[in-house]
Amino acid sequence: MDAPNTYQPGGRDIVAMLRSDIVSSVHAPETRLKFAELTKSYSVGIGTLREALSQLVSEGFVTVETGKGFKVAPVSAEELIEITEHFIEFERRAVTESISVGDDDWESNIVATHHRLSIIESLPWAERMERHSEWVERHRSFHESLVSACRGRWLFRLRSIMFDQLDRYRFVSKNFSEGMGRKKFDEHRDIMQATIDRDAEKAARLIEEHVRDTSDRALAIL
Amino acid sequence: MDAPNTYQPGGRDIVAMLRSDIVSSVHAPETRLKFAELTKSYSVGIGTLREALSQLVSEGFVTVETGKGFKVAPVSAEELIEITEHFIEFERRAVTESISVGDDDWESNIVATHHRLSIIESLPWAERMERHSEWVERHRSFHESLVSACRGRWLFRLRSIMFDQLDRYRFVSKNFSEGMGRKKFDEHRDIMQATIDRDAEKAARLIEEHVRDTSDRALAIL
DNA sequence: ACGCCCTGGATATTCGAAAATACGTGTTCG
DNA sequence: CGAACACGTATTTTCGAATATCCAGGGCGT
Repeated sequence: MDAPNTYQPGGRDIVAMLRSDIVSSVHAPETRLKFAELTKSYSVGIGTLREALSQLVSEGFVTVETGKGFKVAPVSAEELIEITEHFIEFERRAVTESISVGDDDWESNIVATHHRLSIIESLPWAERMERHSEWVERHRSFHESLVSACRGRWLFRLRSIMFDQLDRYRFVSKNFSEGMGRKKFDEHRDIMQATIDRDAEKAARLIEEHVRDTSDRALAIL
Repeated sequence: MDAPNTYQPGGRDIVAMLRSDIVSSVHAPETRLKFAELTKSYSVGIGTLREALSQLVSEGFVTVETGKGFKVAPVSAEELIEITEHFIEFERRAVTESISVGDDDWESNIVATHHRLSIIESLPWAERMERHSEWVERHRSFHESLVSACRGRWLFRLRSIMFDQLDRYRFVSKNFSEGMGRKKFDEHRDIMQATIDRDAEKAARLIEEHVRDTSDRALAIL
């Protein structure tokens, strides 16, 4: 009877919205996150909002000082460098593990998520930028599918934390990557190919180059 | 005029209490955490409690299923093994980094925290067990002081997450370690010595052995 | 007997009013 | 004139009532 309500669960996606808005600098680094404003813009109660902010503190997107409230966590070149190194190490290990134990479902899921990603990446630049938030989501899904078979749940978890952090910095270079569309498209295709070929070493190397390249570009801008 | 109020900050220590009670199995793994009970035992409002629980979800101590509420995260031998490996790797790197850049304050802080720890570890077994929660705190402080000079804030952070997780498993072996008091005392002394001697390789090796030994004992019990 | 719906009680989730705290401004006193 | 204090406003933090949700058990129809 009812329309397919997209946000049917509890209020758990407030966290996602907030995180997404921090990543895309709707809330700039260091700015205070005042309840009065946020409750209005997200149409959510104070308590719910506070709960969401608290989670983001644990994830490292937000800082909190008792009595003074919440702030968007700062960004810095140093942090980007560190996060990049951690992420590369986690992702290398996770993809290697995944390749050695992944089954057919894992493999075909990679093809699927890659296809979804490539659809957007094949678009003309202007059109692609319009759908940037969709790209972010599909890009995340693709990389996640690569490592989703890995046994270590904490490895997967730590890797995901680092990936989300990198998203903040990826956003910085978004507006400076006009000519890069084709290159990224190729890189993703090659990563997928090496992975389903079960060439762990190659896949790990390509991922490392891919990530390091993106980070370097962001670093140049900061 | 007023007495030295121990819990002067906001309500941020509820998280610490809850975490401590999960670590020490006051709330057993897999058990549901009902608001009605917890609000009474911790004398805190529903909202505040919910916020605390949410944070612990991000830290991995608690799981949540929308509509069904919160549960204490499960424990398993597999997870212990994985956490141990991650922690050892983080701690090795962090202590190495700390040794190469630590200043005099860092060094003397290690001596201080080690002394605080050794006071409890020198106690007769029965007496030491009575002050177990104090031991946990001092043990944490000691290990933290070893790596507190390390530059990488995320390395430090990730290491701390793993350390807290290990606490859960350390508790398991608590009641089976009667003869071990002396050994741990010695190990901590040797770790401290190697660290302030700036012997990075030795310190890292001793820490690894120390951690692995403790985890193996816990593993034997599970 | 078996499955299905419906109902009642227990529980989780949301929300905003009320209390506590921090902060800026103006005022007083040395 | 400057520092310290006091007050008012802005903001955070806490709390429990109100609402939504889930689950078990009983009744009904097949």
